[in-house]
Amino acid sequence: MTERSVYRQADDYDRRMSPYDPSAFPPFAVTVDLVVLTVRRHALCALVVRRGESPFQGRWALPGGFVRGDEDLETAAARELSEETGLGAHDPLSPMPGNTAHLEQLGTYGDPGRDPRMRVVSVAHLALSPDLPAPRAGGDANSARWAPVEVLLNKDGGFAREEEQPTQLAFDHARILADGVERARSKIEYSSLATAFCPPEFTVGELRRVYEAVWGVALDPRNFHRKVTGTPGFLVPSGGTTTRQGGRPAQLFRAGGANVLNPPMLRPEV
Amino acid sequence: MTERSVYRQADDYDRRMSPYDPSAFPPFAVTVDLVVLTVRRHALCALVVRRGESPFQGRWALPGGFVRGDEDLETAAARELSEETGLGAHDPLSPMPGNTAHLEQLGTYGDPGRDPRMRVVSVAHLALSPDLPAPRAGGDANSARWAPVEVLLNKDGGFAREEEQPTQLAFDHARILADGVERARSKIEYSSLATAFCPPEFTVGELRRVYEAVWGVALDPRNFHRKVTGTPGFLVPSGGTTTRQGGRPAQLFRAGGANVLNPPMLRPEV
DNA sequence: GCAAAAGTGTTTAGCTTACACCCATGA
DNA sequence: TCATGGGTGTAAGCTAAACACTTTTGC
Repeated sequence: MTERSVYRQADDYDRRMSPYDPSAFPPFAVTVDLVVLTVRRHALCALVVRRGESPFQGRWALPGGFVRGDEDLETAAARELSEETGLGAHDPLSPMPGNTAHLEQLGTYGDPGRDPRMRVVSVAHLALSPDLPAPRAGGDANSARWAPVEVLLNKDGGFAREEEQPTQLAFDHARILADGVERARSKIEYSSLATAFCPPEFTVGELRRVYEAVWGVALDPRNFHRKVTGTPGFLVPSGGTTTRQGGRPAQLFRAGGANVLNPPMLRPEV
Repeated sequence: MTERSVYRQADDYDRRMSPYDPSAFPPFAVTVDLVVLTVRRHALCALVVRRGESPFQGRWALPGGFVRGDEDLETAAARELSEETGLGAHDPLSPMPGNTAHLEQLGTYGDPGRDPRMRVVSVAHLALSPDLPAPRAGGDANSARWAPVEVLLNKDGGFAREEEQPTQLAFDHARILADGVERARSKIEYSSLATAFCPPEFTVGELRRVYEAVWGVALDPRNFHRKVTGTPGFLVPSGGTTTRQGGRPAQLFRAGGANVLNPPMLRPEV
């Protein structure tokens, strides 16, 4: 049987009519890729790892890996996230403090030829995490880092300032990253997801700087304060206050239970 | 080499460090499943096909099929849509009249065991179409039909009125359908997607009945009219009017170029 | 004329914005 | 006392909800 004939069977396969035949479909490799976003020094940053092998050797890429034969997609994504960052995936039904992150499916990328070695379908996931001290990646500290998305998405594939490393991402990861950033930008409008970028306790000012970094705009601190504290379920005061260097101490808050914001936060016009 | 050892290799595979080894990943079948929605007789309906084979023999299922070895995911979805309905996928960059539909990726479902025969990852797509005369499915007119989503999503798996057919969907298709319906419900709030349910020329009243059917609410016709005609880019008058049986003739409109509505349509509180 | 659906005008309430102003702390 | 960021008050302008009212057709 030629390879072509195998594929013909797959083409004509109809799951309503045909019995199961393991040779009747083309095999795919399935991976999960992660868009892990955080806010560092007032900039939206993504986790990238350096590729040590061809193709795209030396380029930055999104972290990811193969889905195991017996695990579901979200488990695979949570496992990769944990392996790359030490973060545990956050269960939205039981909000818990600690080293957790928001994790959701982003989209699936399966163009033939997106990986020159074989047919790979990648189920991309989006993870949002508070600022972490430093990424760890299998002991090789230099092979993983946070990079501002603005740099990574520079379409001309420019070089980072100090280093001579091209920032153009491997495979179709620039498109995946762009989709993830757009998802995050729109989703913090109508959901409480922005709190996933904050530590368990945070101030209104810290939350505002998250919005400003993700949207790339400046927001009026007075109106922002009134808005977020007035949106039911968004924030609950934790009782404490911060000590600051210059400036009145700020109230500390935790994320309220609400997942959807009503009314939504309004992103200023561009 | 045992199967277990093959899977261990996949577990430990790291795309940054390892060369390509075709035996180093578990093979998956990849399919596309379609949530095709339309509005018929004031109800939101989905296209379902009858399964002729085990598992879930006799049950309704979403249309779908295997992705070919050389086609990308969206092409596979458009091909399945065309095969099941005769609809061509609508290219959002070149809005054209005719027998087209909106098509977008919905999400990917890959739990082990979702198909008892093998490991299948399904990339679900959402299609929105105007009301069609009747579904066609490979000549067997009885094997495909429109069914109200309200009936299909009845969790207790009730029976349709006239027939003795259980309406509980096969596989995890109830969850996929529910996700597709929720996507459609939320997306017509802030995009012009509701026009995808309408023929090329339509009245404000027809568009309002789309919103009412998808959301399952009653809307004030006067405020709705002012709102949609006042939203820039949503509708453009085509010049004609309708003849009605009782009632003032209505202006005809086409979909304007805008994809995102500003201000958005507001879904009434539940 | 009457029913029915299309469209317009008007009022009221709520929300956003812009910005004046006050508060609490460290230096 | 001053700089700095936190937080409140308030008036103008916009939007949406409710609903009275007019328009245009078929019967």
